[in-house]
Amino acid sequence: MMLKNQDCGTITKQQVGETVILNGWVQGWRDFGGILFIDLRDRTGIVQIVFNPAFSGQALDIGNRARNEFVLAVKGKIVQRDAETFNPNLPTGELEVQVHEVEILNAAKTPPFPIEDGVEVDEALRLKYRYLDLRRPEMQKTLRLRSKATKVFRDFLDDSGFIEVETPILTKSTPEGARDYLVPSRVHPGEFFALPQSPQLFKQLLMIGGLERYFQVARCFRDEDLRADRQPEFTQVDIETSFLSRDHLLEMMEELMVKLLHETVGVDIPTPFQRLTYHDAVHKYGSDKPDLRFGLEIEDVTDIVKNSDVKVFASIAASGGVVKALNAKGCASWSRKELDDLQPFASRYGGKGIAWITVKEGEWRGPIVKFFKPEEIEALTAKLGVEEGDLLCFSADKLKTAADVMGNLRLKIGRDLGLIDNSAFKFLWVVDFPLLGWDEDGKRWVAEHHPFTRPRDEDLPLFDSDPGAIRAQAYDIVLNGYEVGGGSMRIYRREVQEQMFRALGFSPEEAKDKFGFFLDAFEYGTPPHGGIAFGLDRLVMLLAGRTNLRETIAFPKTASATDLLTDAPSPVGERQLDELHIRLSAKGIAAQNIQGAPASESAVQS
RNA sequence: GGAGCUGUGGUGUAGUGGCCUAACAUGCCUGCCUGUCACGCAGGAGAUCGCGGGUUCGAAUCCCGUCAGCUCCGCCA
Repeated sequence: MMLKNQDCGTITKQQVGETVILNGWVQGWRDFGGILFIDLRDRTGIVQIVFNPAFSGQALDIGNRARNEFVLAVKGKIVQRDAETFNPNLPTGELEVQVHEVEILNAAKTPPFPIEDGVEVDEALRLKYRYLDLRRPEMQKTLRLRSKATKVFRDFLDDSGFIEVETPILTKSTPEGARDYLVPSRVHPGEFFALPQSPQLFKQLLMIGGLERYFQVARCFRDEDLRADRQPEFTQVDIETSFLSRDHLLEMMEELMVKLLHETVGVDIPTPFQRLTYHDAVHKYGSDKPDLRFGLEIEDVTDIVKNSDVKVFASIAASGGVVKALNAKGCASWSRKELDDLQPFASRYGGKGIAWITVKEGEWRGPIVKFFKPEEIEALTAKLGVEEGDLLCFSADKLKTAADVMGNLRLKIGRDLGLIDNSAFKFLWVVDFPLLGWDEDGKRWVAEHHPFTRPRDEDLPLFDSDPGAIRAQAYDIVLNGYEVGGGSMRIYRREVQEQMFRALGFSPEEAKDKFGFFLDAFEYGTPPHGGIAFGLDRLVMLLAGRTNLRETIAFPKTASATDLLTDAPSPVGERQLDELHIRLSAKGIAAQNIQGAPASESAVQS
């Protein structure tokens, strides 16, 4: 077997005359009945190899049997092509390899889709044959970028004195937060491990354990529904430090991001990153992860319209809601249909509608215009900077809903008007998140971040009077409108942690049952500590200029959390279930029969 | 849990009630061709139109259900 001493994509003019051995896949072939060209591809690129009776002898007959995706070994001489036969589309286009010997290392069936960039193939097919999809240069490029990004994290953190530690994958199920993936214990009937949603407790225990600076490239699992930017199994670079102030940590992480962008995409970004409070982010951009690659800020016009004759505005304002406005510059020319589509657009985000006004030929037009008093029009003109050709959009609702509606409208208009510079990388910190949020369904306070987040010291008294007003020492790092990381300073005193659990409605017994080991550890000299976790998949997605997480993961899951390549999850046999002390419910059995168990008669026979 | 979009030879598409005995491109197979690189030329094979039911004289096309993929809402401390 001839094994390569040269990569296909890296041959150079300096090597002309050298005899080399190449291994690779057949990208394409052109047979001229006597002379044969094959494009040979490996992970470095493509080079043309030539079979000619003049120098190839019997190799031509073997070469003629090759088809797409056959694996070949060729021994041949690198030669310069005649100038008129250069291929400008190929980096190796001025060279070719004259084949002296060829060996078919393996044949291949005709692939189910073309192995090349830029083809649009059904997503399900790509995922089923992921190993073929991965042969595409674009996929390899993304995985290489991911590898590089991971290395930058490791190098930077290693240089900064961090220690990489692995924490358990089989761990304890905890209440709060996302659904856990559960793993039944064979040895302990009726008991379950959970896969980690994050190494949160372990990284804090490592601080108590005196490591001071820890990190981990950690796989995390959340049994929740997927999105284009959410997979149930994902990787975060998990970081925790002791004895560092928040600002010191954030500065260090900014340096890390600077290095990451420099070394992966060659972009240099300025520091310090912009900081926005949660309050300002929601009010100005309608989101806690605003895309700041463009302006188009949302204005609060509640004060201007609270006494308006527009009844919805007045009544919403009177009941503690807000009226948010967005000036879509130059959108007065929207069609009636586009304006009508604002209604369902608002409904998607829980809004009742979007009131609109167009400014054409100096005149305000729209269903609500007639209710405005002149001084209100004047005030709105000043506040929103209204000019000829503008489209004014209003959402009146609870703050969260109005912010959601306007925030998403801002994004839509930003995209539609081409306001977004797609080559830009715009980071910002969102800080001062509320510690607690009110859960209307459960009628209780829940942690906005997680229950170990440290409140701001000056807000501690509010636990008794106004828990919703407590600000957390938590921060998210946002890139181009995506949350790419988040963290906090942690609670490090037992009494504060217990206060937090009380606020969340845990009885002392519940707290002890779920987090007893953790509370115990608090009593043995816990250092002040805090950290952050970066979503590696999302970062790589943005660095690669992609909009879907699947593109950055070698073997991703579908939107319904299945793996089309391995066909997981799948039913298991009766015996395996017995060992684990598990019996399926009627519903489970019914579903299994529809899906078709692997041990079913039909499967066995085939 | 909910909503929307998509599903037609291997692949990507066209076809939106009879003109469909389903079209086009590409891929695949055979033959010809000694400088192509989106090779060319000639010929050929290949589709019960995701699946099930219904409406109709007649369904790829309309209706209902279902499955799969994608996107979004809920959910994701």
